[in-house]
Amino acid sequence: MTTISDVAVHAGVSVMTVSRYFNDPTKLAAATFERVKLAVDELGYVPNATARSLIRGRSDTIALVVADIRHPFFIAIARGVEDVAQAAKYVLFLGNSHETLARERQYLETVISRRVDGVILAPTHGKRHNLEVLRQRGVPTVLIDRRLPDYDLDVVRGDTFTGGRILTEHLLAEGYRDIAFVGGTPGVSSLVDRLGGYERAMAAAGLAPRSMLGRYDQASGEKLVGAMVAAARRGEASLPDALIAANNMVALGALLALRRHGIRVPEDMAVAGFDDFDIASQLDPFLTVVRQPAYEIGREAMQLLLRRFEDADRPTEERVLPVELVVRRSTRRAP
Amino acid sequence: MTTISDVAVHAGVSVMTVSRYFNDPTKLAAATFERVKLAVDELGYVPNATARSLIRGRSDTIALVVADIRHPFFIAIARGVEDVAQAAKYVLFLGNSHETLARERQYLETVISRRVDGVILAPTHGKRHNLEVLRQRGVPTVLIDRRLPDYDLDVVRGDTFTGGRILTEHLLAEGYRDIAFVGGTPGVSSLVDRLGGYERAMAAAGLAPRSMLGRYDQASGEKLVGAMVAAARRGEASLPDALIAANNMVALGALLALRRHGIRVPEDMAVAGFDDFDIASQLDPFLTVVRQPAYEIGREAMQLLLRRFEDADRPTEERVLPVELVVRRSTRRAP
DNA sequence: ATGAAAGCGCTAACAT
DNA sequence: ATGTTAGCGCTTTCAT
Repeated sequence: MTTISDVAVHAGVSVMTVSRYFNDPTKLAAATFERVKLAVDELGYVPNATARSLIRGRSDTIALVVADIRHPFFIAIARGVEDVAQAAKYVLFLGNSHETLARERQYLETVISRRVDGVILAPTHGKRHNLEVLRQRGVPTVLIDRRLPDYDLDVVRGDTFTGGRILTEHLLAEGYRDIAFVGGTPGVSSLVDRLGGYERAMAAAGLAPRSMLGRYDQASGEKLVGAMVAAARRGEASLPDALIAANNMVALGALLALRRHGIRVPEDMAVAGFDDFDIASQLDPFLTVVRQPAYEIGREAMQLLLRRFEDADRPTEERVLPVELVVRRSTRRAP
Repeated sequence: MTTISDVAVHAGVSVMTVSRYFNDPTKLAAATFERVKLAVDELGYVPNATARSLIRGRSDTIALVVADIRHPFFIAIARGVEDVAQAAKYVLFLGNSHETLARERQYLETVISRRVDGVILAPTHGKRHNLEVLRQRGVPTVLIDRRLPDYDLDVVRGDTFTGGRILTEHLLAEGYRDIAFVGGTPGVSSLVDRLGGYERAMAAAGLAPRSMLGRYDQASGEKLVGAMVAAARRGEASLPDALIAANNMVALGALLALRRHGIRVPEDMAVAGFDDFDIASQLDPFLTVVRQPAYEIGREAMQLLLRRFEDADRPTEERVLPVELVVRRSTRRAP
């Protein structure tokens, strides 16, 4: 591989001159500049960023760690992060924690060893979470989608407490009374919040909440709703008249399970969820949702990280972006 | 930041002993191993992969460059690549060329300078494409989705020529005769192939093909179909009775444009596309498509790259994965 | 089983 | 405006 000294020899200058060609060309005489340029082009030289970052102590690289790469919500966030990162000349490592502490930790150690300048993380829930690793190494970190107690970090997330509340209030206003909450990973702050908003609204209406938690994915939605229907058919419990799914993947699973059991939406049961479907909702606007500005969450997270690079001591910020209720057919009784 | 010599001092050994602790622990005496382990834990030491890769000449890092990160097809590919990469202990850089040669080139140079061990690329079309940069530096490269003439590289792609043919044959069998092809970036091999399959089938049926090309995205589908309808309304051209969209984003745009103009699908016009929708098709299986195994394309691409790391001289492979026709309501005349 | 010396490719700091 | 020296944190090679 061509190195800086190959170029220096080829151009008949010192390595520092070649280094300056890339880092501060204005310091070179016009003639020298041209000679170096020629040598660089002829040899097809690309500087070794590895060597540069070893000495500079920074890599112009950041890592994005999401919980589930299949989830449209995180994909939109990734787009937001990537757009801002690319504009600021940062390259992006993308990793998937699969909502698992062990995987998350392994991934974080990998990117720390690669000396990323910062991390944007949707933290997995658990007793001993992995933030300690990042804090100990002093890696600038921005949390997305999820708060974490005990860590004074920048956070960007949607206001899903309000989301849970207004979604429930909408269902109440439509006349639903037995409203159940389904899916989501217990303990994760985004779930705690939206569940909390739901419970608050139910309490305000003098109604009892009921929830079935699990995970944040489609399979969980299918399983929980399938079990719920089976229990009702055995006469063990009543079927609710409305369902709030913890996110859109859970909503999808729930809708499929209900369809399989011949329960019509919204005629027999209303269904609502969190996060919108980008394509399905354009093709057939059916599901009522609380929409979070996912792309914006990604953008703001990266912007916050850049700002922290500039000033490590600035006070941390928690940006809670507003959500939006989008009412569609799935929660409307009358046609 | 803690370095290897900090650990060495703390443990009372040489730096080489600490290095061996990480790279070949069997060479250490049990007692020495424990002392190093203690020092590593106490100091929270994580080896600097940057320094290691400088000397080793490899980084255990690969780059995935896709044309459009909004496209579900590329997202599924990314998942496949990531799953195999993670299992093989590689970290993934993710980049977006926006179907632009300049962006692609800039991104490739960035990751080359970071000394990625390999690149998986959906190459942007253009006269002077950027593969030369990779070849000159000897970076192992696997192409996805798109062939490139003049470059003897591993390729993994779907058999979209056959896809174009069977999709057209399906429409012909349903009785459609005036079938138009819409969208897609001219010159890109995936488009050339699916358009070729369409034209072959039309010719075999003794029918004239008609196509309107543009880009591979939703906006292009909307614009082209909007213009087509406007021209028909001005009496400048007839409306086709069936439409083949170059991919699913184009199909989405086409469907929205048709809806806006009050043209019903499939009653007034049939619509079919390439690539399936993951969520929309589960919620409401409407659009007839040729489905490509996107996740598998990603997996195989990464596997091919790993194999090339092991043996740089093995002959290149072109893996053409079979596609599948999924017939749904959008191309069925009778209810 | 452990260590000392050299150097990967580059840049910061100091010459000239 | 250009060059020299030292060293970033690690591993390779060659001792012991």
